[in-house]
Amino acid sequence: MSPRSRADRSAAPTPADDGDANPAGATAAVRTRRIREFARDVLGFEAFRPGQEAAMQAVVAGRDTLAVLPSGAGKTAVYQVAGPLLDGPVIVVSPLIALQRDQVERLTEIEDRAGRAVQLNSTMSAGDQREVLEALQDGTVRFVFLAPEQLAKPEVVDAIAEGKPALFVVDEAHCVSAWGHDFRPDYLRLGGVIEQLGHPTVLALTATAAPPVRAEIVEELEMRDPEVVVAGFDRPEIRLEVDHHADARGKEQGVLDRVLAEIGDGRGPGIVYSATRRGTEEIATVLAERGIRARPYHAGLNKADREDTQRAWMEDELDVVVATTAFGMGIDKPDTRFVIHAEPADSVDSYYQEIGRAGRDGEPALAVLVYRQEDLGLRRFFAAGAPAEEELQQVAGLVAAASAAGIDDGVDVKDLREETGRGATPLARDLNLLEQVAAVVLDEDGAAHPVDDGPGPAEAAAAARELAEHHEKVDQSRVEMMRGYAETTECRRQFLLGYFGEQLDEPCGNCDNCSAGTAQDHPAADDHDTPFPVETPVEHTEWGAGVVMRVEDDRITVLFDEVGYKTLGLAAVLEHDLLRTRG
DNA sequence: CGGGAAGCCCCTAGGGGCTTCCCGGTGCGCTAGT
Repeated sequence: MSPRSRADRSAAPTPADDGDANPAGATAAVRTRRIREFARDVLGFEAFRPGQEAAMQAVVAGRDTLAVLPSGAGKTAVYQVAGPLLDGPVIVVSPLIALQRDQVERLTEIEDRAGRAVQLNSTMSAGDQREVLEALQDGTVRFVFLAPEQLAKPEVVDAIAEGKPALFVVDEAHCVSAWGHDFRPDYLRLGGVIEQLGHPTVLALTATAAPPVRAEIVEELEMRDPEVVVAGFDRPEIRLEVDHHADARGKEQGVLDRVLAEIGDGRGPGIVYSATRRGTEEIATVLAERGIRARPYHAGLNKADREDTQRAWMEDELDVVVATTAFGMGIDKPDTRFVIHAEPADSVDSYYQEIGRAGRDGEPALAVLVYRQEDLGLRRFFAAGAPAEEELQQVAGLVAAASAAGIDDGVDVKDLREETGRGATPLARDLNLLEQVAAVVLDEDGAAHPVDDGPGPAEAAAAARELAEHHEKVDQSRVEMMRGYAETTECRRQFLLGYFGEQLDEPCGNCDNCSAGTAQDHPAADDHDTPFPVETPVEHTEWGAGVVMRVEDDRITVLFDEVGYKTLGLAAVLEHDLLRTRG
């Protein structure tokens, strides 16, 4: 430990003190030199990975930046390098407390050069939390890691504003889109927080984001003229396969056979993803009976068990973790050799995120989807979350009634639970929808008030329902794209990369469809031959504006603003003149 | 949407087959009670 006392740990050492005090005003050449020096001297970088330096350049120049970079060390380096080169503290919004802890530990190792890093969350004592806020205000801290929920507290936002942050980082930024609408609504309020802070430079980081997710991140965070850096999407070392099964038993056996084959041949460790907690327990039990070192992992297990499983996984004590989606974010085990899905993910976005945890060391890895069409049912159920109009009207009515009765404190979720008998999560979602249609406003304590001159309960409920239906349509269309991946006979990698807006000219040669020869039966549609090439903005007679995402021999897939992904037969489109090119 | 458990009837006594009902994922922060 350093003998220095906290008081002398003055503010974050600022390499920029060597002359040009304003990094954003420095020339590009000066910025490049500083970035390279810092990356080499402090982080020991010999070279940058694709996209890293471009993202650092943009941030240091003061541009809002969305960086879609592969997982691992790549993303965090962007703010580790750019942050200390800026004149002010760096706020990092991170979805999990465990993730915040890891990143603070990493930064603490280079504290002398990067500045002091702290976290702020509810596991800390009130005194420690207060100390962090004071440190922010007096400028003795360089990095603060917190969850978006912390930013719902005005005293936290005020303290941060007083510290004059130079950079506002949203790590795992796809959470804005994936979680903001229902599960963790504070993700949707970050745009407002950024404005309250005077709009410091915004850096959004994620490993996986299809074009519509990117657009949503930019919009929700209210990013201004953002630099979008996308790099390293293809993971050619991961072999892609899908096993088809007609009945549930056969599928269960198929999962076991796959795991036993991989582990038996020494190709481990690996992750098995299941859609339900029960599924993870059952598969782990059967695997353990076969002598595999397997453990389940899901959010219903107690904290100590989860932490121990994660530790055992990292320390090579396990062959397999059988997990729900709870497992993965922030868990970086580069020698993970396979990811096997016992059920399809809720979207191609999630699927790619999950299989991307294999083969990060660059060695060959395997991603198998063990697929039954019926298993999409659960995903459709989760996607079908739009609340009924009557439910929304009831909630809006209760908020309005409390205000009319002169209750100035507003109505909080607890009151609503008592009155409606519904759960906290759906109620939070209802309030969030009503807030988005400007019917309800939430105060600093999370209590709801009607908006002055806002719509009445009936009108608000109708508008909120419409908004929810829009999300639902888009989510359902994402499930359909997952089905498309499972059922395609084309090159799977071409499908995946196309989904993320990147074209792979030739079949990859490392997926089951390439091996079976079916991928070669679909010659890539030549752009010159098709009336609607990829990325063409189009207008549909019924579904409105969209963009062509994917072109096959006889059909095209379009992403529509209002209804999400739709696959259209080209013959019908041409015959009935359904699509027109926009602009 | 689909699966599994519970409950029902059936015809004739213990198990098969049907319907009905319920449940399913992700984490923050906070509070109450050990």
